[in-house]
Amino acid sequence: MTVDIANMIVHLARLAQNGGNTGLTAAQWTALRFFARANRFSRTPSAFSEFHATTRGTASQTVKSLVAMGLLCRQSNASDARSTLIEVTAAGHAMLREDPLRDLNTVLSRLPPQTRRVLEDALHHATAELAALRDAPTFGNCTSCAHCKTRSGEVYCHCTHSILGQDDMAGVCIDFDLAKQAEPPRLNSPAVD
Amino acid sequence: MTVDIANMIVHLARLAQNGGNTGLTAAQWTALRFFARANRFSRTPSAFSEFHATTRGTASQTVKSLVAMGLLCRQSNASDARSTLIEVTAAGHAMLREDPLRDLNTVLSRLPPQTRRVLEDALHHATAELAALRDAPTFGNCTSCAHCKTRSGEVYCHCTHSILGQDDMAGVCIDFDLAKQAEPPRLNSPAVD
DNA sequence: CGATATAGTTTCGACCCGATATCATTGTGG
DNA sequence: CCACAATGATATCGGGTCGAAACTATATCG
Repeated sequence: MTVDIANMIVHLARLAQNGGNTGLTAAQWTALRFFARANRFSRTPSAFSEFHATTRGTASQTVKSLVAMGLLCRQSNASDARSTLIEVTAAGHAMLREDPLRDLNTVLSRLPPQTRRVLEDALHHATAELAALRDAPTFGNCTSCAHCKTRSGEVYCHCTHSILGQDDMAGVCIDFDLAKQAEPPRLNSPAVD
Repeated sequence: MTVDIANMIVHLARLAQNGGNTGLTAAQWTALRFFARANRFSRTPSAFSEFHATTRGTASQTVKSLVAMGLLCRQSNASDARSTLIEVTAAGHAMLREDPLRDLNTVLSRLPPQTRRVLEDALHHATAELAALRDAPTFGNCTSCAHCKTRSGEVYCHCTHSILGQDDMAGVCIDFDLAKQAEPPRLNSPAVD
């Protein structure tokens, strides 16, 4: 083997995360990014803990610190009193504009489009395979999810038993499943608009 | 922008590091890997701190813990009493065979060779550019380093003022410089074989 | 209704991390 | 040759991460 690509990925990720150092830790940045990208079914501490490959306890602490800083806020879920909906505040969105990952994206954006496409596909493929090995969810978009079917002009999700709006489709979902329908349906999802 | 590639890289790195969980932390694994790959000029706590984009104090602690576990050992540098040479012990090499990053490399090894080559080049390019932005060293191989010149059958390094053996050339060097000769020469390098 | 599962929090101990201080050794300039 | 700066390394402190375990409240299933 000439070069250890896994090593390069880990090193690059570390360099990218420890950038401008705008006051947040790597875990806090990851949480802030996650809640800004996740759809309404996935904006919970539990979903973040799965995404971050950590425990609910650790995720709870990270969320707590961001709420204390005013970058996130908690909302109660009307249909399930156990669950907590997390939202990114205006201050949180402002903070995201100084994300240290911006530098890496800038560098990557200068690559040829064809190279970037190969890179994206390879990373996506590796992430999916590794997530399967680690028993971690894949996190994809509802538009390509096996749970979601378009019927009579509306998109219906068989997993959360709800009609998806534009916002739901745009965000990343924890219940994403590409092809198979193995996952059991979830009950008590947040109310449909 | 369709997908945030930087996000994918950070996520993939996190998944890869938190794998088998063979008892070491992410920082400890990174240190162990580094000292196994670095050449004799770079097997020091300071070099690792630069590689890991952290402080010497933090790096010192990580090294200390690995020495306490018997995975690393300290050797004094004959030509500079301030410096400490770090070596990976037999137990350390045995531990490396259970590196959680192995899973990611296995997954990546199943990609088509052409894809893997594009991936490697793109990552290498991005790492170099980002390292420049972050004022971090690049860490490359002596065979492609601007400091090293072959003359009369021997490879001489103008940075460390020493003749390089096979082992030195094989390892990764902190003083790596691809094209320009901006770096000042280092004195008091470990004695030549 | 009772047993079990799920969402979330808290606490604990170990480690990471940056900042700072300290110490010994080495290099430099006068 | 000697003060002074630079370098390599370690130690300490406070805040954060992390996994494990215990715990509360709610939801689901039989």
